Amino acid sequence: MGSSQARRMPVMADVAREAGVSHQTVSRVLNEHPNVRSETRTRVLEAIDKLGYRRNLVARALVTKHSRTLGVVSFDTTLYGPASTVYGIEQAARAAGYFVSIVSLKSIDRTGVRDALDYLADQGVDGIVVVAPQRSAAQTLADLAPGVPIVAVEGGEAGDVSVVCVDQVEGGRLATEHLLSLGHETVWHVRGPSDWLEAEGRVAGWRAALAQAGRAAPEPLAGDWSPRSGYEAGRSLASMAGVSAVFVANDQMALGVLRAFSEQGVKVPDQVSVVGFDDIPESEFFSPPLTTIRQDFDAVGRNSIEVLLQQIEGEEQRACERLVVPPSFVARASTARV
Amino acid sequence: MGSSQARRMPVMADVAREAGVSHQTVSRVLNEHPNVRSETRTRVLEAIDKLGYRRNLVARALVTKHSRTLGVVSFDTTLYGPASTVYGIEQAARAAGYFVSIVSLKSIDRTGVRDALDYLADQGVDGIVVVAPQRSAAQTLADLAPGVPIVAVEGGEAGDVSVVCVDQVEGGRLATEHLLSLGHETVWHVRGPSDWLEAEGRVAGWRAALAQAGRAAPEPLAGDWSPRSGYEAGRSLASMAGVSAVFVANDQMALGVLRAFSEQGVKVPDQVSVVGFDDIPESEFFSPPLTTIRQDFDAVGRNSIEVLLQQIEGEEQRACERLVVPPSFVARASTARV
DNA sequence: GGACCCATTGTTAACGTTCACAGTCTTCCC
DNA sequence: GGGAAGACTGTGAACGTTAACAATGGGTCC
Repeated sequence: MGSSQARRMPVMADVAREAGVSHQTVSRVLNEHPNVRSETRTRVLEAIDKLGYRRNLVARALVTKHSRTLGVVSFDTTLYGPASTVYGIEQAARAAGYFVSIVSLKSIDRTGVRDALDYLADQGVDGIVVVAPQRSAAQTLADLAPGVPIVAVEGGEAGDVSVVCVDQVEGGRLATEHLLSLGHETVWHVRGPSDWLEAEGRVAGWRAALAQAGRAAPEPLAGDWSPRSGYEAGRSLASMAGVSAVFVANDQMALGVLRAFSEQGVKVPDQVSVVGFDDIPESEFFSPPLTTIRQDFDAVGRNSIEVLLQQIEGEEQRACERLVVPPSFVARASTARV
Repeated sequence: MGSSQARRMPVMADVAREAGVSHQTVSRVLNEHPNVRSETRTRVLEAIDKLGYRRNLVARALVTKHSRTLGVVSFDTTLYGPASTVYGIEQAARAAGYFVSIVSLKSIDRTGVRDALDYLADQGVDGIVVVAPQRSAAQTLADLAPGVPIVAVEGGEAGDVSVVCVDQVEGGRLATEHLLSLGHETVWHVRGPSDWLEAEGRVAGWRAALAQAGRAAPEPLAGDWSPRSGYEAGRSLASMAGVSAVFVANDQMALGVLRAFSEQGVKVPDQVSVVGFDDIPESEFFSPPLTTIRQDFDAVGRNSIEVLLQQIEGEEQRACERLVVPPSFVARASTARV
């Protein structure tokens, strides 16, 4: 009778009975406790195998207070940058034996970040990575010390939380110096949205490089990372006199700029040189292939997990690290000597 | 003394004591049980507020057997398609009050998918969405009925699992018919990797449209979704005589094709018309702007969650649905009358 | 040969919630 | 006024694991 009924999942006690030991011994085998006779161990292992037992991680989390789950809060994971970073985070976390729970925000405002953090904290995550490159998000984070360890990616000034980021200033500098070294009088800039720290950093690097070379910095054109905004900036630039070099704050906008120039009959790189930022997979096949600054998103992801795990598993109180990943210059065909 | 010690998180019993009720009453308030006197309810709510109590979801999951967490298995979330789908899934899941745990596979092989599924099942997810457009993954899924409800996205033939997908065949047909309607004698095709069901579907649609028009189908060129592979296919096509229309299986490869044509002096759309697939945000700003087939990834994500939740929460045994999202044609400037 | 240590195992009690059931106190009806 | 049907609340036992401690047995050391 009742054989048709789905047999319920075996629990530790079932394994114990099958192997003729106590449930605690089963637990010890599972947790690789040293003091278990090897013969006992194999007997337990066989019982586990026979019954198809799988340990209930929820029950385990209840008593250990560790869920082995990490939370990730990110902004629009459709964009290449965030997507790649989250991907790197996920890979690194899984390699370390952690699950990853994701909250992807449509827009980043104070309450949005706060809710996401609460939401994840409720779930009992052991730590949180916040991929929140906007100033508002970064500030929220500073106030908001939840019970769990936090690492910010691109999170601005290291306040109360550890930060892992790419050196945006250096990237902006690299791009600008490259253009200056080709003999351009000055370099125009299509910047990202003012709320974004990354945008700020690139502007700062651009300004610094110009200042160092004793050149005046033209007014930067505002964009929002989208190809369309780049396109519009490109139309403006095409209509202006004396523009021979442009540093665009990301590759997508650079694509828009290239498109606008092409429409207006402005030849790249013959008349104007263009440098992008990110090195998305498409950049190499733009017309012309885009010279750009590469961000190692994978390294960012890996490092953020490393810092976070150190905070979670390490015993000593951490010193709120700030880990900076260097960008690199990628030469292609969109820039030329003046 | 001991005030410096971090006060431990309050639990239900603490709230109960504070409010002068039993822990069960607190539980009832939290779970919105109807039979609680409203005065009692406010007293409990005040106690919760005062103590800053937050319900322990792990303990709750242990007894209810529901974690309110959904698992997502995906292949390379760096690609636009998977990234957008996962984004849609995450949004829909959160709206429904579920957490999302992600496993992003580097490569999809049988063991990879199996491990991911086990991994998620161990964690106690209530259901799993598998974004696995490869044939091998889809087949693995069929064998592998774990204890939890599963929905496959782009999962091929609806076998034992429900499937949500975009009508790839229809997409291929739309692209091809558009080109034929412009007066092109035949349409060449740069296809995706043969292991991918999406690639197969697009090939099938392309073939069907050609057959219906009574045209011979040239041998398709093989690509791997990357711009580079499109570039190589483009070089081949540029060197061939009689190529006037090309349907490329995704926008990234189409970019490579456009690049190759541009290098070889082949004018698009004057000499050759090109149609892509996906409608990534960049496509509108390619040179020339790319005519393409749009996939509504957001709808796919939403639908997959809907189907999954129906399986989880609905009482009646589901009939292994197959939900097809139609693609749409987006006209731009990369195609022209012959 | 007795004390003691260590390896191995078992027993009992948490962890913080919900479920099942048993109360108590109204209210309402005949 | 007796009873029954609700509304509301409390008590005890799960859920499946790990932690703490106790117990057993064999060996070693002097």
